[in-house]
Amino acid sequence: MDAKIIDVAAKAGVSPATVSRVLNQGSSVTAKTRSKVMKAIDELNYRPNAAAKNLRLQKSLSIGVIAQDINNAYFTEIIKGIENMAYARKYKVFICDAENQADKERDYLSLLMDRTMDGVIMITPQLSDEEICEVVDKGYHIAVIGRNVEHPKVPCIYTDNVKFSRQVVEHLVEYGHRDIVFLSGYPEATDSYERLEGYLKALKDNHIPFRPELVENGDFNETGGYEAMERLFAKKLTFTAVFAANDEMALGVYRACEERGIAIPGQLAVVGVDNNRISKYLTPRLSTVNQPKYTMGAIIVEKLIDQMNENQFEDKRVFTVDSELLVRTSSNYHIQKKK
Amino acid sequence: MDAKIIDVAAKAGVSPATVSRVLNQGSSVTAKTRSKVMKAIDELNYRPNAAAKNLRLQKSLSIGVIAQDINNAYFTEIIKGIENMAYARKYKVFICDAENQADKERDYLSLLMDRTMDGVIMITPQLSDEEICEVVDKGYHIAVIGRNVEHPKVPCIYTDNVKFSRQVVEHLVEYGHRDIVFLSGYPEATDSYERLEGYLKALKDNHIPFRPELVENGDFNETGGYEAMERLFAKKLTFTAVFAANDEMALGVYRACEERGIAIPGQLAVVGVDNNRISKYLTPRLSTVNQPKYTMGAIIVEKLIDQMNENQFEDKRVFTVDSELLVRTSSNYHIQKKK
DNA sequence: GAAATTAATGAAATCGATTTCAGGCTACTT
DNA sequence: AAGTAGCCTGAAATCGATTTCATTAATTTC
Repeated sequence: MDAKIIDVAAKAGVSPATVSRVLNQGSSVTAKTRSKVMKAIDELNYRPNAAAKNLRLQKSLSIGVIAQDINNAYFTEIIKGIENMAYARKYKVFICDAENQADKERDYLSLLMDRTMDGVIMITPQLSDEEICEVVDKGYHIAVIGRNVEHPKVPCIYTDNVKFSRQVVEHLVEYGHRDIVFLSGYPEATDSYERLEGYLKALKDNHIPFRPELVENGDFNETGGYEAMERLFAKKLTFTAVFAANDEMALGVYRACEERGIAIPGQLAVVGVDNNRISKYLTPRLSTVNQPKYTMGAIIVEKLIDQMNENQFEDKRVFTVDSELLVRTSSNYHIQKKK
Repeated sequence: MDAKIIDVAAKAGVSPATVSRVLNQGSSVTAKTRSKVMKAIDELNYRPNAAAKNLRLQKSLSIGVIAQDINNAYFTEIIKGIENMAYARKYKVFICDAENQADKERDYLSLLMDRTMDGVIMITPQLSDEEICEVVDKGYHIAVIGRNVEHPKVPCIYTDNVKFSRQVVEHLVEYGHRDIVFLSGYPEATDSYERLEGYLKALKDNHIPFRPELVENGDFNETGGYEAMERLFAKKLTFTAVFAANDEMALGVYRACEERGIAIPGQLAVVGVDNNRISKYLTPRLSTVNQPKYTMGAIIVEKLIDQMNENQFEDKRVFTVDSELLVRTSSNYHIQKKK
């Protein structure tokens, strides 16, 4: 159906090699020839077949992004950073929605192996370090956002989970809270246990005894947050604050509180993580931890592209970015004066 | 780096043709041969090169989705429907974020022309019918969500904008409103003018004179909604309700009202469109029009795939789906008793 | 057991680009 | 004017799969 390079060549009265030269590096072609070829290309509406090109060049100039859930604005913000930077560097981006399923994640990762894409960026992957390293060891390019996969060839960018979690808890303590729920995501996720770690450290720093029953697992989604709160309420535990491991789960906390007529922040303070755009539309506005999502995406895609091209690995592999605690209305209420 | 089919063949002591047969239709291969080949494939960790396969097969089993803004949950919900159905049908999905720019849209569309993808789904495209038809006439497969592009080869799915807009306005009128702002998106967008049309018709039906100054243009984003409201307030116009052409702009309306201390729905009723997931987290909950987004995505991708495979065009090309007005708190307030 | 039919396999062509290598032409030097 | 350097161009190989066609092996039938 489409015109092929040989058709263009025939029409312009030259060889396919010449057409290719016109289209590519542009070297060594007479002005006359070039314009003849351009004319033919134009008339036939010719576009080089991507498959043929990829096959010959052994690369596709495309990058896959594996996100956990594209309905979560945390991921889409990062993706925008990736997309725009990739676009500027002439790379195409494949966005894959793993829908929080490890199997789907693995499936999409295999697009790497058939060379559909030259490299992959995994955002807060569920797969283990071992599994990821194994793929990288086979010679494929992977970069990771949201955690550090210890492998000399894996560029990573993330924020210090432990650090900001401590800040969150410090903030709550400062406002008089001592019975603070930690709402985890999937317990195996790095984000979950590192944030838990920060929570525990902050409790210790403040000489607050750890109450294991105040830690509940969610799924990083609204539903999981809601259900976790239901379990906590059912147990009739006492607590005055909830630190949710992400904003999506905080949404569930809001819903659970609303149904039970619990006032935020009056009766319960809530803090999330991600500064998901949804968080500032909530009433009360949700306190959260901001991460430079767009920038993280843009930085890591650059590193990945550099690595793929030079095929030599940079000195700097790991990037940490600062996060910022945004104290908004949902936690801006002293339950007792601090002396 | 990777093993090739010829390596597998050598290892298994057969020809590449046989390896290919084992991997594909599976016909005409002895059990012995098959297992030898499978063993070799396994040991070499062989995966067929996608570029070579695509080139030979003249298809890539992949579909592009061009969305206007992946930060808007309207699009991501639809994409989930597309993705899941495509996955079930063994198709890969390329999500492209046009970021509301026609140029980017065009750019991504050209991935069709180089055969990177077999077909494209455009969600509420900005490009004109002519421009889209031109591409289709060249033999490429395009399906459209959110409007009807009149071309015998373009499957389309959408809701009746005029109809639900009338419903929205009827609802507002019933609650006593007569001075209703219509907050349009880009004025050229089909969604904008069809919704405007419904608004006008409903006014007429109810013998309410049309006040052109109550129509303002936004950009389908929060910012555009906010700025439009600022312009309206600056003009000191009187109105008691706002019908925003989508929920994202309604977010802007909320912000503008909050800054000016205007109570929703007490002083101003607000209704949006899309039933964006964000709408039910707002306070007050935003009245809106629901569309079966996931389903729309799933249906249209099926039609597109069918069309691409059979290369014959179905009798049914245009699908309309029902929408539903969700009256929530933001408009649930009678400003005068209706007799 | 021989002939006829069917099943399994391999050799080679093919998809559509790029690129190496070699040859032809131009232009410059002497 | 002849020789040489350098620039353009084309022929052919290549990327890695699939598939047609031909051939060989296996099976069936009489």
